[in-house]
Amino acid sequence: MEIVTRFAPSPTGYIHIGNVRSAIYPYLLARQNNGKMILRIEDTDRARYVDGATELIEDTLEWLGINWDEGPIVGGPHAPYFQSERMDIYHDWARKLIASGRAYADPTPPEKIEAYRKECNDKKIPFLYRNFRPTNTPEWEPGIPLRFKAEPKAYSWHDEVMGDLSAGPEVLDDIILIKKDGYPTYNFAHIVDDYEMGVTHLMRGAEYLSSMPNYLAIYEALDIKAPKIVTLPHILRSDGRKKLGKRDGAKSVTEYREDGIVAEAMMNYLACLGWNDGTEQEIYTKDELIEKFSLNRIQSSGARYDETKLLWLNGQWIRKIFTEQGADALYARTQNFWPESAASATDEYKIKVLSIIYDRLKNLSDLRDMTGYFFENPKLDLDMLVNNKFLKKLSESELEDLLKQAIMKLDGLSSWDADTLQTALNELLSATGKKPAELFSLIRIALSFAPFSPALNLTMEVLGKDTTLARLNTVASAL
RNA sequence: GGUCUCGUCGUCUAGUGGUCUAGGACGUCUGGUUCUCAUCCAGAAAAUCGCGGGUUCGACUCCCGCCGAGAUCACCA
Repeated sequence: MEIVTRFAPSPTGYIHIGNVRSAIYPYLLARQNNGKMILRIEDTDRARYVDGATELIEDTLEWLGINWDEGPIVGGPHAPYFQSERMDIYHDWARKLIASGRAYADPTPPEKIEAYRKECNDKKIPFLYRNFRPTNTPEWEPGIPLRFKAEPKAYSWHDEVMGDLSAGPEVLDDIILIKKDGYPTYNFAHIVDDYEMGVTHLMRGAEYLSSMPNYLAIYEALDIKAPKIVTLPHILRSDGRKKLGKRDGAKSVTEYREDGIVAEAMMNYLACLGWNDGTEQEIYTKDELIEKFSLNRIQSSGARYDETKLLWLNGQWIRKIFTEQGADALYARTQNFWPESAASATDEYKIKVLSIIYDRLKNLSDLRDMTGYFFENPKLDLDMLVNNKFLKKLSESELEDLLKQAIMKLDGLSSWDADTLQTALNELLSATGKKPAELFSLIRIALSFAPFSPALNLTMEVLGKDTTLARLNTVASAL
């Protein structure tokens, strides 16, 4: 049987770290089995609808490399894929339930329901609407909410991640199927759609676990088979055991893109938060994830979200992209991350800079702070030079003298490549009798006035002869 | 409060009765690579497997109880 999975977000804003995994896992499962992945937009709550949210969701998925076989943009045999355009379908299914006596129109005003609820809370007994079920119910028509008529009984079911689960009859209740405004609730709509669209694996977050018996009751009343249930454990806040949500400052996935996280690292990190293949592998390409993913190795407990590991993974991926796909490939991803001073620099020059600095990057936006001196003369900071731990033993005149010797040596060079420069630097070392720590620190700081920089010979090669000598001269005369 | 779920190093995890004196990774610390930072390499510290009972020759692994944490109880999804 073909495997069909779906990701069904509601367009109320961006996709955040806490819920993007319910897009990744269905995607991996579908691709692994040559199945189908459906994107369905659950826009039945008109009050929370956010303009542009659908585009944001599509954009996020595309960035991560998650494509869908049916859904917005691409269409498909079960269109439309926006729930707001499927009203007739829900109403048809609702009428079946009315006909079989499993749903009723409920004219009870909200204030009265609230009073029931309060009454129960005061008595400290669980509030179940079925205990207050109205005796005379009108014919259902738009404008009146439609409720499910629950039959209390115990349910047990199998969950691909959590194992065998069960719950008693006390959770079964008359939940709303169709709202007053005619739109279905999630509780009803997702069941109808998953069935109509042939979804075989329903993967969703653990917050739906306690509603399962009610869903099972609806499947039963509708006389349709429930898909396989795959409950994804929560991603937890880094500072506690609570579910990570927008209110806790869960960042949007695209925010990480803007911060310089590469999509491969994001995918890798999220896929491995709560899943592993049992080996000691840490770095996975998307294709490897597709190949190795398995439902029974998804963790049943929640996992803390820890940005440190994401950052490590990102560094690994930046290096992997550079060494496996080349400098151009990595450069293509760095467009928005260069300092302003780099605006007029050529691509060729920036690729050179990237090539000597990429292995220091934890994320792409580090370029902004780490490469300034390649594009403009650094601000003279003699304190930094004089107080350096290797240089403070030397007097200013000694420093000046050393710089002058270096200038003379470098000026006489007929070629300007890394090897030649290293040789010259080594000769300078024996000529002056200084330690590398002293001589190299002096030149490095004089050239960059940065807390760190790539290897000295590489830095000088990229900077070029003129700039190198000019900067050394500036410092020598300032001392 | 009712219902349900979860519980191995700080964090992500391996572990399906003996090979566990509990393995790996991140992070932390130390050392190495002609300066710095990073990479890379080597090494260290770090879990009495939530607690208490049982079953067993033997339990992180099975059973029971407890404790702790979380989720959920909307005309939101």
